[in-house]
Amino acid sequence: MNVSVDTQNIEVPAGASCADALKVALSGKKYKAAVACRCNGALVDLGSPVPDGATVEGILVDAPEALSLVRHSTSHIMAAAVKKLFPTAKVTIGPSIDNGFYYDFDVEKPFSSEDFAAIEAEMHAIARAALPFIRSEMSKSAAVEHFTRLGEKYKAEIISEIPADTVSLYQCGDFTDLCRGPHVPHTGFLKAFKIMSVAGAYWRGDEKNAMLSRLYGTAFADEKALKDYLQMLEEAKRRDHRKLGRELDLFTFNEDVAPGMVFWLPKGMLVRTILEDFWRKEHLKRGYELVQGPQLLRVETWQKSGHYDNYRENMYFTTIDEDAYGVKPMNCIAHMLIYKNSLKSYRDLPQRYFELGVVHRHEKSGVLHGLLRVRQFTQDDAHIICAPEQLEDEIIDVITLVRDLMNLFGFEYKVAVSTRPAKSIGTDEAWEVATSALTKAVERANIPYTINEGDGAFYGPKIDVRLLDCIGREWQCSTIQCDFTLPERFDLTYVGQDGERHRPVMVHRAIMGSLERFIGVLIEQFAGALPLWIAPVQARLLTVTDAHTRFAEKALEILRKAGIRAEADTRNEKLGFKVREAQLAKIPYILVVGDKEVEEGGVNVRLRTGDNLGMKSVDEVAVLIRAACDEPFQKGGMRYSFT
RNA sequence: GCUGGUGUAGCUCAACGGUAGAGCAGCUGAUUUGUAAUCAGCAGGUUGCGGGUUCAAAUCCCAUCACCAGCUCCA
Repeated sequence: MNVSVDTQNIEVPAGASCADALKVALSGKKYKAAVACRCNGALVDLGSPVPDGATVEGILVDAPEALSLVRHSTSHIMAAAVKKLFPTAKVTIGPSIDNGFYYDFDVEKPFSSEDFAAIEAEMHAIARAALPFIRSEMSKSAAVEHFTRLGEKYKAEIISEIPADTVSLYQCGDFTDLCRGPHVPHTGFLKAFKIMSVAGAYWRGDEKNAMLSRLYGTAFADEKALKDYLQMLEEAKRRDHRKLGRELDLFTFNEDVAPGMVFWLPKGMLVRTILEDFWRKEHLKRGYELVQGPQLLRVETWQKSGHYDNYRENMYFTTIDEDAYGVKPMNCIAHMLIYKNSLKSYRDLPQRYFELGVVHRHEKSGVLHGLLRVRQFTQDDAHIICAPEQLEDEIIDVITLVRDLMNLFGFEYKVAVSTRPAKSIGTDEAWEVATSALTKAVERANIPYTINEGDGAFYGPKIDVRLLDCIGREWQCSTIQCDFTLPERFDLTYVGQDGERHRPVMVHRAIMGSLERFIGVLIEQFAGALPLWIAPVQARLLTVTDAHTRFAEKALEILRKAGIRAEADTRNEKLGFKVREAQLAKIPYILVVGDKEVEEGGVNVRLRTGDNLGMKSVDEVAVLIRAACDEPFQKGGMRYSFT
């Protein structure tokens, strides 16, 4: 929570600071919790003078915008600590970033993780001393001279390139750094921080420049928030889909044979197949048609579409009978050619073509990441070719489908509309029509959204959906893009009511995005305990001794006949061992068969949560599992159903 | 692609110039077992690939491929 003061309403002595204004207006306790303030909207130090009649908003230490200030100030004390321990280190820059901060140093020997403890200890000493951050100003030339004299050539270089006449400096103990500020009032506010990692970085990101050593750290308002964050990182490691994919026998990679491409193991392929089946049927129920285009298209086609010019480095090429072919990096060209296969009337629109399209993109070596970033993946891709006046309604349907999918898995999500970028093609009018159709559609669907100025594709505006997993990470999945360029390039037309040829609009859309990535996110979201309806094995029968094998085999047959993916563990092992293995395999229903069960003709039902439902007949269990599969569909808004 | 780190048995890791080793998984046998690990034995390797230094290289150096963390990118 922040507090706001209008200084017109209170007595503030001449030459007072923003802190004074807040002090007058607030109880002392609250005032002490402020780390900085907004004076007439501008973020400044508490110590800065308050102009007459200004509105001052105190930013309290627990406010979200305080976090980047805390981190920025922490990066300063890290620099101070480094200078103390490594006096020859030259300082450069140290901004706050998403999950913390970093600071780049020019040192003879790069830092190693063994240095962290000493640097942190020094930082804690600085924090305990509660040293004030003192702002001062200096003329540009004096500042250049000052830092040059200190041997801080990077600082001098930065300053000499600043357009203003004067620059601001912040002093904290013995350490003075060029900085725009603002900072927290004193280092006592910096209580919870940790150096996370070290990495190399070129000065100004340019490989021709000197190699610097970058220390990454993170900081929070208090110890608890830091601890929560570190715990979240641990949890993320535990849920890593690459680890779980191996442990649960879902998929593998073979780096020697095909880096960045997935080998689906039987269980993983089963999960994929279940998702694909559901998704095709759902699309058919929503008025899409299934199509499929070829994997290779002649290079001339890619030149015509513009992909060859823009994305050649990321495409794969081959030669067949002396003709050059490109492996498809997207599916839209084939879909347009399918549209063009026959003359279309306005009565045929919209055409909605759906394909689980396998595409190849030669992603750079350093960006590959398990299932989340691969070189061959499957898009749940569709192209809607419609009349301009149908655009808004079509987009609403797509957004509804996004919403229903998110609800099905219990994901939260964020929607952003991206507008025209600097490098783009098409008329202003076309951009305006499409952008307004997108924003109107999200508004009509009553979905909150933000605007990403200039972040659209070069051929049209788009809606991006990022889903939030249960530990707060964001994953780009759905994308909805308007395109009026490709219909032009490929001369798509339809005959209107007036008998004239008209130009349709095309919407590219993918809801899961890539099946590979979506499954990767699902694995992490559920920590491997996939929802019952996509779990590769839904139930496993465990026998206590081999006297129960016959009964288990009969029960297995009943379950399989009821459409349940079941298996039986009749190995000569102790029950505890079998239970452990079934638990680790995250099998939803663990069905134990022993003397008592055989006698009464039932199974003992244990869930992967550890709960025990007691004894039930095999038929009862079958009904129970089928109903539980259908449950998310009952409340999720999907049209697909298990019943 | 850039920076840093890492490649040893199917998996997780040890050995860090001097004979490559453990646990789990696998196989064989014993055990007939009641809700998260029964015991014993056996087998498993040109230490990512290619060069070099050395009497001797998993270990040091160079190059290359890949992976991991981050950066940049993601039509």
